[in-house]
This record gives sequence, C-alpha cells and structure tokens, in this order.
Amino acid sequence: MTRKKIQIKKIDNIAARQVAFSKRRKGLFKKAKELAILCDAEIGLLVFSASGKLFDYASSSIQEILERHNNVHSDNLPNLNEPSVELQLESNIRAKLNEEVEKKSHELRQMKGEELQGLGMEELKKLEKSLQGGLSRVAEIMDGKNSELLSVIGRKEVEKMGEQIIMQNIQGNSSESVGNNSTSSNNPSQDYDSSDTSLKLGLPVLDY
Amino acid sequence: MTRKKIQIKKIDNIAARQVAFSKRRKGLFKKAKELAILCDAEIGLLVFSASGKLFDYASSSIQEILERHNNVHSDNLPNLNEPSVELQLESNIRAKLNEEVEKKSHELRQMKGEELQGLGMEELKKLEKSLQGGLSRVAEIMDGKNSELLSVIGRKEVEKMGEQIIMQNIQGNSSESVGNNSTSSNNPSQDYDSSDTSLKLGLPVLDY
DNA sequence: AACTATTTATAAGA
DNA sequence: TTCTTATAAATAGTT
Repeated sequence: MTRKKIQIKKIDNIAARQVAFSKRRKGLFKKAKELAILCDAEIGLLVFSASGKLFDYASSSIQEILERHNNVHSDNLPNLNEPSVELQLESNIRAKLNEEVEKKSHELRQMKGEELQGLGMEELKKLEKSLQGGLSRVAEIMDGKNSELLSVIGRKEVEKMGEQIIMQNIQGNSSESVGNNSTSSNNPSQDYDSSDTSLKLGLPVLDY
Repeated sequence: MTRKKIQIKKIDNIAARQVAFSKRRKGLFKKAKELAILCDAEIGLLVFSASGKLFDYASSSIQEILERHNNVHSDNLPNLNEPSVELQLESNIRAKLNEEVEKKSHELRQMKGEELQGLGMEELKKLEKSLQGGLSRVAEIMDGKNSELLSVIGRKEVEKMGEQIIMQNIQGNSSESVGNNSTSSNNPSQDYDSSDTSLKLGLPVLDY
C-alpha cells in the first residue's frame, strides 16, 4: 500500500512481519474506535500476535459485547467446567503450530536425504532440482566472499603473492606452496616493480 | 476523510451515519483480515450496529468459542483482565512453537539458497556439505528406482541387450565385453537375427 | 522511530 | 444502495 503494492499473504521475513503487525494493529484499532464513535456502534476486537500476546479493544466492556453476541446467537449452555475461550483458542493454535513444525521438519529431513521412501520419481526430481539450486547459490555466495577477501587483502599483496609463485616456479620445481605468504600488512612504503607481475594466474585458493 | 476532513464524533444525521457505518465496517473487516493473514495473527471482531445488527469476523474458529465465552464468565467474571495461569502457559508454548517454525523455515530457505547473507564461510561450507549429502542420497534413491524398473522390464530384455552388446563386440574387434553372458533360461522359442541389432549401447536412460 | 512515495480508504455528491 | 472522485489516511520500503 505504499512504496509498492503488496500481496496479502503471510510475510516471510520475521522482522518485517513484526513491524507490519505493529503498524497495522495500530491502524486497525484506530479504525475500530472511529467506527464505534462515528456510528454509535458497539465493537469488540481481539488480536493475538503470532507470539501469543493479546491486544484488545471494546467500545463498552468485553463482557457486555460478548453477552450481547451470545444473546443474538441465543444458545445458552452455562458450563463452568469448560476451558476459557482464550485457552481453547490457544489449544487450536498450538495444534496448528505443531503440525506446521512437523511439516517443516519433514521437508528439512528430506532435503538432507532422509525419509525419502514415499517419494515418487517426480518428487525426487523436484527435490534434486531444489538441492542443486541451493547448492549453486551457496557456491555463488562463497565465491563472492572469496572475492571480497581478495579485495581486502589488497592488490599489492596479491601481486606480491603472484611474484612469489612465479619465483618459486622458476627456482624450484615441485613446490606446491599455497600457504599464507602475506607479508606484514602495515607496510605502506612498499615499492615494487609492477612490470614483472604479469603472470598472476592461478590466484591462491582462499580457504577458511 | 476525503472531500473534507471530519471530526471523530457521533454523526448526527441518521442516514449519513448508516452510510458511513456500511463503508467503514467494510473497511474495518478488510483491514482485520489483512492483518490476520499478513502477520499470522488470530483475530476476532464483533460489531453491533446502532440498530442492533451483528457483524463478526474470526480468523480461526473463535466464533463458537466466543459464544461460550460469556457463558463461562457472565456468572463469575473475577479474572477477566488477567490471563489465567494456563493461558500464560499456552502463550509461552505458542511463542516457542512459533520460534521453532521460524527457525525451520529459515533453515529451509537457506537450503534453497535464500537468506544466505549473514552466514560465515564455515557455515556456508557446512550448508554445502549438507546439500551435497542430500543430493547424493536423492540420487541413490533415484538409481534404486531405475534398477527396480529395470527388473520389472524383465531379465529377458536385459539379457537380450547383453547378447546384442556381445555380438557387436565380436563383430567389431575391441573384446572388452563385460556384459551378462548367461544365455536365456526359459526362452526356447525365441529366435532373432542378431546381425541387424543396431547400436543400442548405453542402456536407455529411464526418464519419467 | 522517522520519512515519503504510493496505495487505500472514504466523505460528499449524484 | 452504488458509483465516482477529490482528498485524507494508512502504510511498505527505506534510512
């Protein structure tokens, strides 16, 4: 509804969802109050956040409104042994949440290669594709991190490493040296001849 | 709130009040539904018009529960303002479950290559390993399925293929034949000209 | 928590 | 009631 139109579906990002909840809850309560005042209506509003916190508003007392509601639906079964409304509600929510946890756990285990028995070929292929997608994204990010680190180390050091590698190749022969050769970093007055740094191929593999 | 800003006080004109009630009630319910969906909140909303008509909305099955709410509390309402011990307990459980759902959702999205920003190299590697593990398990299962299917196709066909491969190898020259040489057991009437068996090497890729 | 570009909601009028 | 439209309000994305 503003910088961009949004779809009305559960907001994935937790932080964003909490922010939206705060803003919209405020807006909703304001609207409810305005309607009650402007149009002389009786309004009861109960909101449980995803974390279980209760927010409510009633133009008169909640009891009064609920009683009235009950009268409208005229079925009176006074049962004091019943769990409270809220408690029943919470129970339902808990059941739903448990189900959701199970579902996600199962999906997660499947992505880790477990509990695959029931799947058909189509589903297996989908899963495989999903895994491959994730894998390549992870690889991308790792590459990105390596690049970042390279730029942090600085061009000079990289070039220096290149030189050293070249020298090693010229002098010895088999030395597979890949170790950390970075000479002390606080050395700004370093001067070197850039002309012989051409062979910078095979950049050191940065491993963590 | 449009052609002119209005004060939030009871609308005097009855007709105007009814019109406003209709419009604003609609808006209020829409907002309530949006909040419930967007932010995963549980919402109950009761609205009585000035004339006594009831309008309500509940994001879950609060409805029935609300109807009984006053049955429980209309006679004895000492502790309506403070959640009962049980309710607080349930709320805690719900909060924990929500957390768990979020955690799993997050992990799931990470396995699909999303929300990777915060991860360090170590974590990325772990993730990569996990994905590779899952991938190979999935591949195994798929292989298994292919084999099963092969056996369903029948030993005969497999044997036939083997023979054909052998024949090809004989007729050519490279004698690296590794195929299954067991000649058919229960197949006396089968006769075919192996000479025209075209190049069916590289067992058919079973695709679904 | 504040800002602001947009989307929504809606008061008045028809 | 419903539609239209000018304007007020709400709010998503950003800082």
